[in-house]
Amino acid sequence: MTRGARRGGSSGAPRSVDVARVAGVSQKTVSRVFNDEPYVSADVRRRVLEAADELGYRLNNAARALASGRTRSIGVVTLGTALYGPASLIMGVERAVRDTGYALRVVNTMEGDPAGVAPAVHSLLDQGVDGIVISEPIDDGRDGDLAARLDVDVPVLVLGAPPFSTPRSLVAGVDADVMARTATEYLLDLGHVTVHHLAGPQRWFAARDRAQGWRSALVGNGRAVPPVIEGDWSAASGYAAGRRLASDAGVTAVFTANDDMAIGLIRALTEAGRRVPEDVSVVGFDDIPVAAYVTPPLTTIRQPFDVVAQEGIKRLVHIIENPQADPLPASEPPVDLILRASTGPPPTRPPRDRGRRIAHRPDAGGPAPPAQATAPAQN
Amino acid sequence: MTRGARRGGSSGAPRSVDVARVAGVSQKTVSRVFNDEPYVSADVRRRVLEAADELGYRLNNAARALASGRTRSIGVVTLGTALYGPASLIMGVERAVRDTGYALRVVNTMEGDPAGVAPAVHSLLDQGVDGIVISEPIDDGRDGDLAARLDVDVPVLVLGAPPFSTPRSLVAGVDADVMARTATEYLLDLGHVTVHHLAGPQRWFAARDRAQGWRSALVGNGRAVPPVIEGDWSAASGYAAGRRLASDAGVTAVFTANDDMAIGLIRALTEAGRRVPEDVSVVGFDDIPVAAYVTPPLTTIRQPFDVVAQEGIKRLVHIIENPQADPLPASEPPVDLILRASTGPPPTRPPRDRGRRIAHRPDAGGPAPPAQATAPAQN
DNA sequence: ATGAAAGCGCTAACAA
DNA sequence: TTGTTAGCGCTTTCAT
Repeated sequence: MTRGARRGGSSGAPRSVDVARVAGVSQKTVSRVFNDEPYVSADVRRRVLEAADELGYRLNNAARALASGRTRSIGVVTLGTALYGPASLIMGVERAVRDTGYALRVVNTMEGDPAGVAPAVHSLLDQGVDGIVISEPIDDGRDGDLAARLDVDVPVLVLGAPPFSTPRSLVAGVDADVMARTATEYLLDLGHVTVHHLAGPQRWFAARDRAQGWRSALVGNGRAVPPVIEGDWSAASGYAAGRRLASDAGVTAVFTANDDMAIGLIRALTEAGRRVPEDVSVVGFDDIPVAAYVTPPLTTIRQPFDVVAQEGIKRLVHIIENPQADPLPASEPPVDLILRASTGPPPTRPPRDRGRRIAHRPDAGGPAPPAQATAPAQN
Repeated sequence: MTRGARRGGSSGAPRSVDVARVAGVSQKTVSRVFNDEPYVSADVRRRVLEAADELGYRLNNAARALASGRTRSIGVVTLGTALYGPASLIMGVERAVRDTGYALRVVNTMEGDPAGVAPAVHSLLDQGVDGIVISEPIDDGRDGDLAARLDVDVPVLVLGAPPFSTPRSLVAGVDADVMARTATEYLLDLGHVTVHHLAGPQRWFAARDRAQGWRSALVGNGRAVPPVIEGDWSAASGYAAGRRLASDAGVTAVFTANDDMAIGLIRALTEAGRRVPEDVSVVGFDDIPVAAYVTPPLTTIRQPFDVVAQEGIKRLVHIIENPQADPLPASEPPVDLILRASTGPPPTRPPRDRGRRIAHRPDAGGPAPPAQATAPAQN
């Protein structure tokens, strides 16, 4: 057809002036149409759209960004691991960002990079993002507030980390304290005298928070606080911890900071002749896809990654687009304790019911496929 | 210090002219320094860098992209699932892309979107990427070659998919055929008369290819080809399949298209009274982190996601930067069969050694933590 | 409701 | 080895 419409000098792709010419309007009007600006008559809009379609026009984002100073993109800093939790969070972020119409740029901090997130953040800033998401930051061991050191001039959303003090920065995520307390108190309610904790690497804020929640649950209930065992999230480290714990007859309940470690732990306990849950109860964390199918099916804590991501992104975009307005309030996403078969009363004394709301279902999650009794967390 | 150096009109950020002024050179020289172009004296370079540092200058990528027509960024289309395989591949891609100095933009195809990857690819094109990675595409059921329909004008790398015919498009990944044959023939070598297959959803090319490899291994060895059972990658679907298979006494060996399904399958078999591996052998796929710690530890196929990603990206970047040159050759990444305890000879007849190179180690992977005997695939 | 002109900050030729 | 001059394709003002 009218394809020949004088394509620009070099690159050959049609530009908005080309569309304008075909549609018989000014270039600015084309711009208006593509930005959904007001004051464009229906007729003109239609003609512009037709012309654009005919030419195969697509807006040049580099030019748009240069002229407007905004990129309509959000950068996310990840850890670059395929661990279920972080990976799920990232997937949630992708989806949420897409829904907002922003583009997503991703960088990962080199694993174990002593420099921490700073270089990653700066590389995003160089790319010109309108906002930044930091997913599951780990402590880089430096002094001073992370935010302060970063010196960012765009809003920042931190997922799964402790408060972060900067104007225009947000934190989203489920309160780790609540989750860890839910797990710990559930075990206490089953009658266990105390609960051991197999923690994640303490450089991770998420791991630290879970340990803290466990600790305060014990303290709050007047129980002894056993020493924390630190793993590295891997099943192998859970296995190693299990070998150590197996020899301690005082261990009847373990709250584990993720499911992979719980599975390794259970294997070690089982091999050592300590049955789960008859001798030792184990609560995991994450509810990984296979958790219901391992032996025994794993009682675990599940957090709604998608909700967390979606809510966080919504608040971030709100700040980006309404810098002056008050930030949107954060909601408290639901936490689920998924009851399955890796937990039960302690071997010696019978469970004493302290009248709490989470009942143990001895047969829960046994064989049936999704078998997931759900108890909402107390908030 | 000299901070006051007249910041540009509106946005406040220093521009290259500001740096030029402070350094006492022309703006173009600043550009040269930041692009590592030749013909800049060491002294000038130093002065420019100092000035830039002093002003806190950072190159504006939108302007650069607009002027150069290149964005130095690569877009990746993902499935948006946290499945271990796809997630691992993405992490590998992130790392590989970072190493090349390119930025990464991510979009995911809406899960189960009938429109397939096309809209995702176009959204990347709109953002102006220099190359595209499509990770684990699934068949959208349309006629014609995917690449042809997409009508892309940048190089495309497809990870884990079938050949793809477009000039400037590449495929990377381990030959699924080799992997599936390795698993299947290993089971035949143990003495099993035939091998059943629990496949992934057949819309996925990866699932299809694995099924095909299994099939041709059976045919090539003159064995009966049992009907394929199709799962959806989930442990739940593996469990469902296991219930069906358990009642069939002819089933002594199952090759499963991923570990999650294998774990579900094993649970169902065990519950039905069929022991693994004594009655039924199971080989998984992926070697997920907990595979060595479930009961029994899972014999499985592992592919080197990081190598695949790295190699693919290297080839993609090569095409981007040397459009005329011949594409880099693809190498064949190593495939490992990880021998653990979910496989053994069939219950009735003794294993007959057909003189192949993979020996069964009855005690492999039992208790010890990483216990992973590795047998390289035949290539 | 529409248009004209003026940049956004950089790279790309081409000089010098 | 360095500088000059034009744009890249869009969004902004400000007119109309």
